[in-house]
Amino acid sequence: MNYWLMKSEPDAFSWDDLVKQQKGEWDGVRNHLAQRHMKAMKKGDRALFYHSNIGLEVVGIMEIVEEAAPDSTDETGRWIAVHVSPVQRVPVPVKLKTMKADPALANMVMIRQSRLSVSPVTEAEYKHILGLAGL
DNA sequence: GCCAACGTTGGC
DNA sequence: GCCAACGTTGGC
Repeated sequence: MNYWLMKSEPDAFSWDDLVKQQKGEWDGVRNHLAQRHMKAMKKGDRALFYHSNIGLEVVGIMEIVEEAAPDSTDETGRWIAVHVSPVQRVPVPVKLKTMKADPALANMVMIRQSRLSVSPVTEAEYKHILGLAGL
């Protein structure tokens, strides 16, 4: 299994929105590297849901429930999206500030490349973050 | 194929 | 609101 981190501005699409829907298309990603990561996602992979802009914290765990397929919001046919479902909200949201200050997470892709909206997370990083989240 | 100008993302 | 870090576009 692989692990990922996916960012969304809660204004546009929040953890609560996903919980309401139970299953959502992770659409609107228009960056080639982020797209490549989504193409690599397999059913059953886990992804951290991160609130960018407002909150700046990891708020929940998702599961990839459908692998890459054409993004329904894209008319050019060039971009793909995956579908995700909520697994659970984390007991303690993990702040960006906390992750930045943690030596165990210094090499995280999302720390090193802050603008990337979909990034891989190693198993060690994933487990470490779950620890910080009270799991 | 290079690079300047511009647009966007996202943290501060 | 600002700015750094990218990504994209278009002239040459």
